[in-house]
Amino acid sequence: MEKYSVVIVEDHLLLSQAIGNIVDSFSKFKVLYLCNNGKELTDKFSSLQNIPDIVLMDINMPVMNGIETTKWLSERHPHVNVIALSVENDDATVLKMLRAGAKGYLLKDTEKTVLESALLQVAKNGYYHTKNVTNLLLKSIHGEPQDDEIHFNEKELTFIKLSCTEMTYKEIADKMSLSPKTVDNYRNRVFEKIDVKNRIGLVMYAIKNKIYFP
Amino acid sequence: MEKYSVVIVEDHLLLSQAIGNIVDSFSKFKVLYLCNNGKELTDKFSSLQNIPDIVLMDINMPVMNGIETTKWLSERHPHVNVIALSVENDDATVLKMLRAGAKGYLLKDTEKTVLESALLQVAKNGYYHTKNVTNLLLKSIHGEPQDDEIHFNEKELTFIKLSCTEMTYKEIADKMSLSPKTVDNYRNRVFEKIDVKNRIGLVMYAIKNKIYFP
DNA sequence: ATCAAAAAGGGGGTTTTTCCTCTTGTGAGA
DNA sequence: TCTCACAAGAGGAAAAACCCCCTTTTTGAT
Repeated sequence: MEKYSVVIVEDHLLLSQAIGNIVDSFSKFKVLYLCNNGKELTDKFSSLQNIPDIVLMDINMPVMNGIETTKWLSERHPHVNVIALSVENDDATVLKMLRAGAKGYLLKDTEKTVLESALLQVAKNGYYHTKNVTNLLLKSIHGEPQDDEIHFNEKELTFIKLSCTEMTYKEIADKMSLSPKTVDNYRNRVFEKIDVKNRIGLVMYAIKNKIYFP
Repeated sequence: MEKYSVVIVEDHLLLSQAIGNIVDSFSKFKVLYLCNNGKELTDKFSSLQNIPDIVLMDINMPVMNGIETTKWLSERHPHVNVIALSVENDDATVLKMLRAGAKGYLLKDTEKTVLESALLQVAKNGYYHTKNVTNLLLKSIHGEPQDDEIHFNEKELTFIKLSCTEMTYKEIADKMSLSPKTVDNYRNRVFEKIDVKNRIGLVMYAIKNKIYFP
């Protein structure tokens, strides 16, 4: 009986090793390798031997986070099933992850037996969802106007990140090689997009939405 | 040969199980039980059979965090060795934990072999410190004016928290029933204390030091 | 090639923030 | 009682942030 191969993407080595141990202890699964972040995973995927059946994906990672990585996977390798493994339990994050193509969503606060059954279900049926997630999906389908889907381009993101530092806008303009007036425009545009009154509001938004990491 | 008993205090069940697995795989250690938070640990300790040789302690936990719990342990059970196990790597947190009585400080981003040698050293010598931590200790002892131990009174804390919102200082003054000019003084005093240039710096400080929760 | 939209830059204004220095009131300790 | 420290408050000015509305340049799609 062939075992399903699993890859773990998680930036804390001890945790990925620990979770790897658990996965290896399951009779139907074996760990193929561990990755520190999404970038490492996409690099690995260039070789066909490195393509697993299932990816256990953390969401908060430096370099390339779980949502981006999941998107990349569902475009390039749709047959690889992604299970999100995270501490975040807010609806917005879960929805983002599911839209990105995750086939399951587990909290780090679950029993290992639950992890095993989730892996089994995903391997067999292609999905695993807890009651909570199912309810969330239903809610998000009919009614409940979608408030997310605000999107920023690269420069806006850079601007937002720099706004979270002690730099003045003039310094930010300098760093971005733009005129201060242009940065003024970025500010106005972004403020309006996310509906905040001042830079403090922007900073809070950036942190809550994981654009900037304090 | 008797094994050393280890207790893991960590609020994410899957992680505590996973780390527990690893610890159980070490020849000289066995897991006694797992706790979700500090409160559970102190409850358990009312029975003598439940007192382990070593506690692996997460820092960020609800209910009773790692620092408080470590303080409690070093007062009531000084013979129990605490090893902090955390994602935080800022000097202030490390120092707080060491002052609370931790005998070692591990990042979750370490090899499991490092965990084993840390456990061994703590069991034998009563302490384990990485180069980084040792340097930090040295630095904190002589010279290097301690930037921690900054302390705020209630009003300052209120001011700081309100500064993390979109309110203007005038509005903050209103809410605190103070004159705007007095709030001005608070700002100047706090800015100087924590050595920041503007309100953004204050906000970041408040978040990093867990004064304000985004 | 053309037209529209998006990005970049700017003028000129008000408000808020930041930084100095200074005065007043108050309460604890010598 | 007399300081002395400290919280509260103020004046004034410069810098930064914020806001509207406008022009030019780039870019993208038809």
